[in-house]
Amino acid sequence: MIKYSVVIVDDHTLLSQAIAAMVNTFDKFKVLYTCKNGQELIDKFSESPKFIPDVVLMDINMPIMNGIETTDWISKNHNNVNVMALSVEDEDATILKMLKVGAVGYLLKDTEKSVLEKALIEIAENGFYHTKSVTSLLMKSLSGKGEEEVKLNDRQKSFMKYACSELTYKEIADKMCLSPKTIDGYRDVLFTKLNVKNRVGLVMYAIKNKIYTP
Amino acid sequence: MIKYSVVIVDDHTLLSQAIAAMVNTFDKFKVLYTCKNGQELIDKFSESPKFIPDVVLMDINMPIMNGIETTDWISKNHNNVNVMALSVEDEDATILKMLKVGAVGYLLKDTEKSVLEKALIEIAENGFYHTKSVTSLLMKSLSGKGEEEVKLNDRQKSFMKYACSELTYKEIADKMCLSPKTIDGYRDVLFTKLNVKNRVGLVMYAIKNKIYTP
DNA sequence: AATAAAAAAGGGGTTTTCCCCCTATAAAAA
DNA sequence: TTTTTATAGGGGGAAAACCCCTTTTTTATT
Repeated sequence: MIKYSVVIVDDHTLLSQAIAAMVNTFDKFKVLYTCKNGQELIDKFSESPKFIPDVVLMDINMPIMNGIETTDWISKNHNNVNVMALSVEDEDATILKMLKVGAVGYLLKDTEKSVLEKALIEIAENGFYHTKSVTSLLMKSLSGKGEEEVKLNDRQKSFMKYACSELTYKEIADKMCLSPKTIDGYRDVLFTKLNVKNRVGLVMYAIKNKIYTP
Repeated sequence: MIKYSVVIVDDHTLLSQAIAAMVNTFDKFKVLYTCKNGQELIDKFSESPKFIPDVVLMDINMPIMNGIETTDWISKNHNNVNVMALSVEDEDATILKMLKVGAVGYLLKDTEKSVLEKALIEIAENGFYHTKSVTSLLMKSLSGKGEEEVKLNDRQKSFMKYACSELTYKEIADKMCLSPKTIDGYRDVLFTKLNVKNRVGLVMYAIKNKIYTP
């Protein structure tokens, strides 16, 4: 019997190795190799076609190149490879982002071994696997308002990072080589765009959306 | 050959099962069972002596009962059980807290499989395992200033949580049924105690020290 | 080249935040 | 029992933060 090949991408070596050990116990699957981040995976893919698996198990939070960016790359360059997200994050926005760039499944890290196996089989044979909760989330996002995708430019992100420090706006203006009045503008634009009322709101948004990591 | 028994505590089922699969591949070790949180472990320990292992692999971030509290309990009630922390957290303060309550080892989740095996052997046979970095951290904390252990009472913690919201201090006062002036006092005390300059500083402290989770 | 659209900056005012220093009361320690 | 010490509260003021609305400059768009 030919086994489906799997690649695991997770910045925590021990975890990717442990999950690899687990996947290798599944009859129909075999782990090709593991990666510590998205860049490593892309390098492998580009090195040789024999490094291109049937399924990728992808963590989302990674340094250098995260799961969303990496999945996006895979969808665009190796559309026959199925990516399943495997993450601790259960935030709707993150899950949707991942599905939007082409992930064909989303599992939380606190599921059972048997569920992982079932999901892998479904994906290898049918091309997708979605839990009930993910399906209903998809429904909601399709029917309901398309989620006000907020896009921030580099200057705004940079300002957000400073806003997470103890600097005053005047000091932030200095750091960014702008007038304090311009910073006033940045802030007010972001207040309305992100729907927050004050600087603490900015800080929380920045953290929740990984613009700033404490 | 008699194998050492191991118990794994991690709220992410898939990870604890995966690590269990890995530990079971080690010659000298055998996984007794896995737990989803500290409370589950304590229940097991209390149920029967046959559920008490030689080594516990303990995650730190868990709901209900975290790794630090649980390790503390084990040290006080089953001193012959060796606890090794296995976490993604590399903050000095967290590591020291864990060692202080009796952990005999601290591994990051991005170590190699072989290192985990070596650590387990060391702990089972010598009673402890410390990486160079943890050892040097211990040295620093012993020689250097004893770490200004900041203790916050319940009211202060509750105030900190509100400070992480978009409420004004006046609104926080309302919520806590105190005068705005008292809240002023709370804030100023915490500013000096936590060595921060403004509300953003409070927010960052609260998040870093898990008083508030975004 | 003309026009639209961002981005940068200012004027000016209200509210909050921050930071002094001071009082009353209750609980804990001497 | 006096003396700390912790907790709740107050007055007042300077500095930020917040929130309008307007102007200049730069960058795209037609």
